[in-house]
Amino acid sequence: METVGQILRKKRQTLGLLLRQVSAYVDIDQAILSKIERNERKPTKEILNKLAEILKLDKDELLIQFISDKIAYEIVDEECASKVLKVAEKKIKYLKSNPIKN
Amino acid sequence: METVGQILRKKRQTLGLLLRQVSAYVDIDQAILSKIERNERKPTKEILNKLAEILKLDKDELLIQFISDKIAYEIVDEECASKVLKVAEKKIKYLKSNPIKN
DNA sequence: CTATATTTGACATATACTGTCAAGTAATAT
DNA sequence: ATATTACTTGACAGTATATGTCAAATATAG
Repeated sequence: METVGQILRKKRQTLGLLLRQVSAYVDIDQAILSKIERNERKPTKEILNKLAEILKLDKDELLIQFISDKIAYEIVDEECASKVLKVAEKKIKYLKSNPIKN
Repeated sequence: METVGQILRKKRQTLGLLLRQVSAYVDIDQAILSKIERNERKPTKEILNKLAEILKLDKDELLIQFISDKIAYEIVDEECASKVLKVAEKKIKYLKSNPIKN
């Protein structure tokens, strides 16, 4: 079970790339990339897609990891975390079948 | 399938209470309560607890609805929503069994 | 020690959140 | 029609959080 940051760092090192190189490609400060890899900052979706490109990672899979990280972090401290997910799933199904809001 | 706002409004009306009365009890502007009931604003947890009190709703259940609303709203537009929830669940289990972060 | 890679923190800016208020609408009663 | 009541809306200010830039500090390797 890895975080997005761990996935990114591991793959970057496997490819033998430096923070400097990857951050230049993605067009962000390397300080930010360093923080993203240590889960201190969250990438935007645009940055995430570019990272997937240069690191040859599956974009959809990375996005899933990213969003699930965010959700896990949000509710891990709630006792009711797993019930929350179940209810959220029902709500999403409902919202998708009834696109009209409110 | 109801949103937190719908739950709150419905119960308030069932009890025959006015926005003015409930908002006074909770100590917020009635404009905010109006917006909360229409899901235009999100209550803080403190407000949510006080609302549960005066409206005689189950606090835990209301919290679950609240958090799941937030999550559902966050990811409803993602195609991969249901996979995200599955991954999030695994991550949460992992995090709970391994309290040391990173 | 030197050079290179990474990390850290201060800072500025931008974006989003929160509450206050007054004016607006809608429905009903007089 | 006007007045009253309940609710809604939008502008605003203050605060908090997010985001990017930069330079200095700390590893890590040669």
